[in-house]
Amino acid sequence: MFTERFMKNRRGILLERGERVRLEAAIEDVRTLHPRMTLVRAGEPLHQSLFLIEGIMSRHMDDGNGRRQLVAVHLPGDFVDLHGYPLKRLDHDVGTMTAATVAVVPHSAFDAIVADMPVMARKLWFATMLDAAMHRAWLFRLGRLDAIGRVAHSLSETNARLFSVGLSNGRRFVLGLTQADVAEICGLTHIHVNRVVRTLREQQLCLFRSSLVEILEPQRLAVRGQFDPHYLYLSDATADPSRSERSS
Amino acid sequence: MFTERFMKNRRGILLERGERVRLEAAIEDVRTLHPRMTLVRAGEPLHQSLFLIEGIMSRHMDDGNGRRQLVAVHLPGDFVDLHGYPLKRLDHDVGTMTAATVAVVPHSAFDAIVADMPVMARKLWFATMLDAAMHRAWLFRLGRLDAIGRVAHSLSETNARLFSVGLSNGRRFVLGLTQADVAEICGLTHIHVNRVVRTLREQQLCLFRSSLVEILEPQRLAVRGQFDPHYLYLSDATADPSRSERSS
DNA sequence: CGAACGTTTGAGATGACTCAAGCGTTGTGG
DNA sequence: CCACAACGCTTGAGTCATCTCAAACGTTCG
Repeated sequence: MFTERFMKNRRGILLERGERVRLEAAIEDVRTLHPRMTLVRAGEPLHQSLFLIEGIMSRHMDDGNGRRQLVAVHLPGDFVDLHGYPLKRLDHDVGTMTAATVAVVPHSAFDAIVADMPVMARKLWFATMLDAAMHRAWLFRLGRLDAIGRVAHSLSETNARLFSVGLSNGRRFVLGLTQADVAEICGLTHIHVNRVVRTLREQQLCLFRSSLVEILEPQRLAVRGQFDPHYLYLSDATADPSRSERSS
Repeated sequence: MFTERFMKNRRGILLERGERVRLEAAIEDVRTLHPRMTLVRAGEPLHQSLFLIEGIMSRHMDDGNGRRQLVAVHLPGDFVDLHGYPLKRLDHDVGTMTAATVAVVPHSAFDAIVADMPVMARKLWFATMLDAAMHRAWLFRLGRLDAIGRVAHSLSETNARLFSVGLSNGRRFVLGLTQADVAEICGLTHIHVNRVVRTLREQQLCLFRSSLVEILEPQRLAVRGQFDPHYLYLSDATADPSRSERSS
């Protein structure tokens, strides 16, 4: 089941059986994608949305000088550009960061769902509002945290999100991102990210080597990044990764 | 008509007559509010949303040390916390910046609308996605612009938004905000905002004195702030304030 | 008149940036 | 199988933007 991870462990918004069947039926195509591809460009009219099954994708905005700011990172179980359904055209680009597998859902399928399943429609709306809540957490991160705090916040968030879909054991996870990617997430240069990563290592907070992230002290890391997972609207069972240790 | 400015001049999303009547009928109460009040705190369960008729409101997040980052500024015609309807509890605070008048709409009214007016439901969804688009523009602003660029971007955005609801003539508008408010919007200190304002004045781009903002060269200011109004999804008539000069 | 608030200025500290270069892996073609 | 290119990571030195702390100024309002 492709959408198994969709809205998994989100507070009170589990999809009903019939809703999930409907969503699966709406999938038009499943595609595998190469890393670092741009899939949708800002301004293009959109007639479908992508559900991320595997891999990491991003939404980002370019400035004129080839520098990018990521506005969202998407992990397995995310509807990457569901907001493109009401919006019809995007204000930013969408692309892969790692290799990825996506399910393609045509907007016409959403038209049908909205028309005859108002409860499910509200759940889809909820899913897009969750993305907006993450945008806000990122605004806080960029506006009020220093470099170490930003990276700490970002890693804490990623850990919590991966934990909720079963891809982190609460302390350790595979993240196929480079330090330059983290720089584009945190509004920093990759050189400075490197120094931050060293500091986090020296302070025994967190290790980040090539693609493995190991959070040594989730609680202290969260405090350093002023990370409070409320905005992820997780179910109680997954709200605090640091308390459990899953065999992942 | 209280909601006259709602979705005004947004590309293709004008409310139908019947939809507007329904929205007006959903208003439970109209309240006037003092400046600088907190109305909703993060985490509180929510049973109503506020539509802003007059004044300026904000959504913001506190760090532990009494510093705030605004995540949104709301102007007349905005549904301030419509996203609270699907979300049920907010991840941030909502408050007034200036004195304000708001219409209170209970969530039960939205339940009814979503159930029997799917087209209108999608327009409300669209309205919340517009807020998310603004979040993204703000992320770009904080992540990739320097202090002058951030203020330039912010003022350009405010001008465009006020223009679309008839509260700016394209170059001049009343903005009851202090430089400290702008600092909380732009992730800067109020002292540095003051220096930025001086620079903008010296470069003949823009004047900001007490509550009057006068943009001398909208085009140059937009370039300085890398402001591209696409994300506001304005109708063509209002997309470029710098071209017209209304008698406001 | 005095208090409160917002604005303005200065001096010094500092966090993050730029530029430049070297290092370590990995993958590939001669 | 080695050489080399490509890529990501690491380090250093110097610069600059923004911050902090401190204080003064102007207006408004009670």
